[in-house]
Amino acid sequence: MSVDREHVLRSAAALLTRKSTSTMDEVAKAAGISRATLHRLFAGRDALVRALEGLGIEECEAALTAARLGDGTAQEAVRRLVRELEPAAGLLAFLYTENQLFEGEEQNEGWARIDAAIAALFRRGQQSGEFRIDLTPAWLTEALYGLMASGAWAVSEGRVAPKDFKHMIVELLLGGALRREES
Amino acid sequence: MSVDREHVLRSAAALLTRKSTSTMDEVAKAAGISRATLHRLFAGRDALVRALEGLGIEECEAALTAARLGDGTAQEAVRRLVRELEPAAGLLAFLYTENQLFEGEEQNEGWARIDAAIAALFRRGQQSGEFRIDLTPAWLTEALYGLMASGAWAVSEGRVAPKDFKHMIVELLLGGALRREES
DNA sequence: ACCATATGAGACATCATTGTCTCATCCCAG
DNA sequence: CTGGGATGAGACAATGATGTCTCATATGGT
Repeated sequence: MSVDREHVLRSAAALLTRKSTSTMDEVAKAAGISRATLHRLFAGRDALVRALEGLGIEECEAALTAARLGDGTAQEAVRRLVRELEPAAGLLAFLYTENQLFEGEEQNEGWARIDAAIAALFRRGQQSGEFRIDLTPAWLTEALYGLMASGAWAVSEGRVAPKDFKHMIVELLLGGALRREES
Repeated sequence: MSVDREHVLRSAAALLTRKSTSTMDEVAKAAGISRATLHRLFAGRDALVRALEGLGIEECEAALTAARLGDGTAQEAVRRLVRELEPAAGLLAFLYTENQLFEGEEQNEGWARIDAAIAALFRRGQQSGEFRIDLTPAWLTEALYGLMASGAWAVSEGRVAPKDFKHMIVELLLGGALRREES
């Protein structure tokens, strides 16, 4: 009888990824429940967004764990990270832009931890000599988010094939557009 | 006596870049005029956004012209393009996310022209052998927008120094994070 | 079969924003 | 100095979304 809260969260994420201004009514319809039930599950729109933020943080942290950022070369770790992050890309894109709205407000500490872990990975790559040192870890982290969001939108609008998502992001982030010498 | 429409547009762009959900009242205050006058200049919020879109398109096309995309190597052209685009980065970031809201609607043909010109530049770089061919021109174009938006936000939140904006974007887009062999 | 509970449908007040209007005031041109 | 147009301040209704409520219905467990 009880509605699957997880399912509601997932479909809300999917809808809000496509149209970030969807109303509670649209979110409810998309989940196949009534607005009343949606309000019983989440006290309001803010609560829903915060729940989505929690879900996003959970998925990111799961991805960080699964990617074992400390293992192997930093380059390999980045590839694993993007692979693990891919299923959450749409949600991340939504939350990424949503965060731009919070002008001064403190951001969830979960994001700070995630940012720090990813920045640490890039720093490790710099210290090992794999990554260039003229691009700061903070910027590389930001760029990873930005490329994930761009990739998610490009896929959802058919400009990039879903199967190419990971390749496009990882290759651009690591290798850039320039053709490399065959070394 | 007559209010400087251009100035209003600029300050609206600056405000909406930071907080994309600002109300007409906030936009008016930011421009130093009353809401009544703002409504006299722009029939409504839609008209304001469309005017901003027009401004963004103008600035992009001016940047495309100034960057002379056909001259020299494609790499040099990309560098010039980012440099010319930098002053409009905040506005572009706003419009980029704003466009995600228009689900099915036709997008302004101006963007299609701009997209085509940038994609053509990347294609030229591929044909000349400068750029790798496994990243599609459409994706490289999308990634350029995404990195510009990420860069604009990172600067506005103090995570990246304004003077590094161009370098961070161009270097990541062209060269990627990996350290290159000293060739 | 029965009861408890969850759900759906919808009414309702509230709230913020928008768009329109009026009117007083200001400022520049003549 | 004066008249006319532009502006600012604010009132007002309309709109759309939200949050709360009630009640009928459906569903699931006992």
